[in-house]
Amino acid sequence: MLNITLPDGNKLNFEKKVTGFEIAEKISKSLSKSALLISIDGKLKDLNTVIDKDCSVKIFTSKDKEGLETIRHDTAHILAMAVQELFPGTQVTIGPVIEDGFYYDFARKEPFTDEDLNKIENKMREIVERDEQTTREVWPRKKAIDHFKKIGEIYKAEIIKNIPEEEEVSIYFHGKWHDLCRGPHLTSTGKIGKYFKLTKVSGAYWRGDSKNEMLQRVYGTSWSTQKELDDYLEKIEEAEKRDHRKLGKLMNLFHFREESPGAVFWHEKGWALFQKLISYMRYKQEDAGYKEINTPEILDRSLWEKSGHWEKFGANMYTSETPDKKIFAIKPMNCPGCVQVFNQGLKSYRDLPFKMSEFGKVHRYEPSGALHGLLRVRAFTQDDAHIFCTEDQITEECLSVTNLILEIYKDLGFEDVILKYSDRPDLRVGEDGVWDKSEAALLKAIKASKLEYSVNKGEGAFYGPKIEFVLRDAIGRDWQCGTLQVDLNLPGRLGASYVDKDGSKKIPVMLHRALFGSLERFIGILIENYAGKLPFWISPLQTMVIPISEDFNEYAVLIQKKIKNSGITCSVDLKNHNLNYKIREHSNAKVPILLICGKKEVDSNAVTIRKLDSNKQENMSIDEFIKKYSALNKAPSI
RNA sequence: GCCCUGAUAGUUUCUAAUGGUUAAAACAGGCCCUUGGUAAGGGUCAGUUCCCAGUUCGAUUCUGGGUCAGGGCACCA
Repeated sequence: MLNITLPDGNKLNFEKKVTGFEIAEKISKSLSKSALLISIDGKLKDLNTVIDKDCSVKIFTSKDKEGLETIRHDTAHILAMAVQELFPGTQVTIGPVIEDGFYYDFARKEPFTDEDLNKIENKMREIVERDEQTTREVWPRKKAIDHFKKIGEIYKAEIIKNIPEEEEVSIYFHGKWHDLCRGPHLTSTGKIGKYFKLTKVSGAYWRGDSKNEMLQRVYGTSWSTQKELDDYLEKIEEAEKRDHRKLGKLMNLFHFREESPGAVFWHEKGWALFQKLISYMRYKQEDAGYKEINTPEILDRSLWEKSGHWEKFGANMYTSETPDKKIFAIKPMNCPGCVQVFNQGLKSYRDLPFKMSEFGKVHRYEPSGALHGLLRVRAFTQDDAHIFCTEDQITEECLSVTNLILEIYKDLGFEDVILKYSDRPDLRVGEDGVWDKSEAALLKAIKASKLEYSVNKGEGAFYGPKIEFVLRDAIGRDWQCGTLQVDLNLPGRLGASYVDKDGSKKIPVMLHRALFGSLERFIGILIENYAGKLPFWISPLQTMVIPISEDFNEYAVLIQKKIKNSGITCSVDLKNHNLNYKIREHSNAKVPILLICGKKEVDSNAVTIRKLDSNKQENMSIDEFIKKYSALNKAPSI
């Protein structure tokens, strides 16, 4: 007699043994049709696993996360199967499930073309149609290695060698085709349904290491219904529409060019946005007790050698040679310069915490393939700051930095923020006792912030642990922005000190922090988050006056002057076009407020307001408009 | 840096075309006429086919190299 416990606590009895499928059948006919997987005492298994012991089970369908992931995993297998049917001699490697889909890496000399992708997808549909049965076998390790070597699957053999001894080596068969896999899998190829699509091909390194050979990766997506697939494809399209590179061009904010790859040419409007963010930050930082400084962009090589950058960061640094053969480096970070400012004059413990901010433009020679619009550039402006404090002050200072970061993110419309905490790396400086202290202090601050956080073991900076602030945008994408690092190394290396209560000289702790991280990147994120429709207060061009015909140009200019004087940015469109045209043009350029004026408005000394994305009109006097919108012309928290 | 794909007016071009006189269209832009609520209409003006070699009588077109861009990988703010 077999006792099977269901998630709701009910028990089913079977004679001696039973499969997951039979359990589903007993529960209901519809469940037997939609069942994909089973968990036995919490472990996911194939639905046709034979159960011969009392246990508790749960049956999963495509509505469960586990079910959908297995569909994707099976789709990846079928992809590999299709590729090997079409292109014999191609080796399979790994094919995991990823967010929204899956990929499979292949080793093959000839590249896959887009046409091949179509062929492969058709073959996959054929395999689904064939509805081949899935079976699982456990092989002795040696047999598996020998087998895969024999059939020329070198990569698979290598994977098996790396499977821990205590784990089973399981082989899954879909019909005759087979693959090494941990499972679980669906009972047949027909179960994955038809809601999948191959999306792209690209290169990828074997085992993710750039020293290894390059494989060909085929990406795909797979869902349990047509609607889910359509929604996903729509989401991709939406993301493309929001692409800041496209919108940047459309809104005339900036451009890039060959002569300086990865460096932004800011146009008038883009630069206005940039400056608005800076003046907002200045206000917030001043309020939080920071003193703004500025340090040279080019510093002698010797300083970088002292700080350790020359050795640790040299591969990313631009250097320059003067006519008399001196070597200077263009700063990739602001910290060494900032320490020089701290070092001026004698500092007392009473001066701590000493907070200096700097909008420092840094240059880093990034690998060419890393460049991506504003999100990854070679020259960028950090909203950097360095806080010199005592060890006892670390937690409190970290907490105040975290609060400041959350406040400014909130002002800019990002409320969904997660933290990533990275602790000591293998390669590090400083004593373990000090690391214990700084990690504990940083962790204490994170916990006090009550934010969700994940841990990246060993990913800290060589001088100290760090937190990274990741924000989630309007369409669910994550972006890493701010960072906070505890540094117990650089101040000593660069000779920083303060006089303590007892008269002795001590080395201060230095906290590095950036709020947006990079102004350039943050602007890219802002554009994508708002699809270009920036909130009024941060919008680079807030209002546009449009006269209905030339007769009202004079009045339009008058209005523009008044509005500009009130501190709201305002432009006037006197071009030779009709009203329709101008409304459309400026709506496309995402100007939040259009002000229309014609005879009616001139007579009543008023304007007609049209807000972006609304065709409602509102009429008010100029003074009323200025009063109302001046109040909106600042960050929510100010 | 690595793999793949690509580069033609300001933009787009699976809406061009081509080993051969003035390289095309649409939209955008300038000027003029016209002007009433998300691209009215008309007239008119404007372009070194990314760079460097090579093949050729002749290259935007073919070949090689480079640069840059796009999608990934790796790296990362």
